[in-house]
Amino acid sequence: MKIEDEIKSTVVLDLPKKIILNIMYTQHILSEKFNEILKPYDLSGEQYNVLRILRGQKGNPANMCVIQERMVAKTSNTTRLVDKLLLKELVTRNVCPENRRKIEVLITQKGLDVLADLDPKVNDHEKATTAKLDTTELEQLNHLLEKFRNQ
Amino acid sequence: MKIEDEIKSTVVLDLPKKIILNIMYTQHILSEKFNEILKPYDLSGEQYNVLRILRGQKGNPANMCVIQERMVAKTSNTTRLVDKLLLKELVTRNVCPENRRKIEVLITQKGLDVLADLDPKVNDHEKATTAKLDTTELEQLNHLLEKFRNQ
DNA sequence: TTACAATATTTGTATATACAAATAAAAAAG
DNA sequence: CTTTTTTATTTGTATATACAAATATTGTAA
Repeated sequence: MKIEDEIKSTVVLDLPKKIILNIMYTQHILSEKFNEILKPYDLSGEQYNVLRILRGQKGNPANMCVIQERMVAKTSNTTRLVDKLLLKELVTRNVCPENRRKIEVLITQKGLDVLADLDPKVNDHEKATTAKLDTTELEQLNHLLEKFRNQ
Repeated sequence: MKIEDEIKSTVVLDLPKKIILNIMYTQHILSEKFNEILKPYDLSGEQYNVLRILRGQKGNPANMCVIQERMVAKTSNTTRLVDKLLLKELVTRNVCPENRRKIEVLITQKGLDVLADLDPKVNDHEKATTAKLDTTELEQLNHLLEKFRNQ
């Protein structure tokens, strides 16, 4: 469906407005679908994002600010996200001995197990979501989004 | 910048993952920029969205459910958004006399004035944001996003 | 070495999001 | 005409987002 129909617009939209609405709307649909996958695991999209970053550290602890700069939504409140993961025992957190301002966050085995369980479901979902476009179109979309952002 | 660099990914991302992250990240950047424009007006993006929908009604009142189905983020809580706009006297709300389950929401002159003041700023921002792409590329991006969504 | 600046994180507050449950009115069914 | 179902909205709760202010530690300069 075209974006004008999705939002039942009563006025004509110019191309810049249409593009922006299209990106906003598509993202919203995407995260809604993704949240459905995460729901049985009692994880929010941002909590999942933190877990993925920690797994990517391959055993090295990550500071709060390292997590923050790697997040998709960089204005998220990392402290409170880590708090929630801590309660579920998916991460550990300790004060860094060399610099007591810093916090070392590590994913636990339980956290790794949850991610391993989610991996095939997430991959299937990502493949299904992008199935309407062929490889050329996906690369084109990727390129256009990056060009769009880079100013 | 490429999406892998924006999120400083330590692992290789396949094309579907990259596209999805790219959309999520681009949307996030977009709404951050847009919120900056709205901030002096003490409006959130969603509150602005509601005002735009009400102006599009051209004098006809809109019910809560009409507003909801026209919003970009359809899971927003329309009641509470309208509450905030009511406090700022940007809208009025009255029970519909024909069907007392329904609420008639109307934009006030003050609300229209705020939008009129914002219009040129929003248009300039939208033009500037999309300036990196020419018309053909914008139409391509639009088409790819709609094809991506339609499954 | 005391004062000041920079860095890393936490806390507070307001708003927004997601979703379930509650409420109320209208429409349909018996 | 009462009961049930549907529709429209509101309220409650938990989490997330945005951003400013507070706190604590480290680094630097007079």
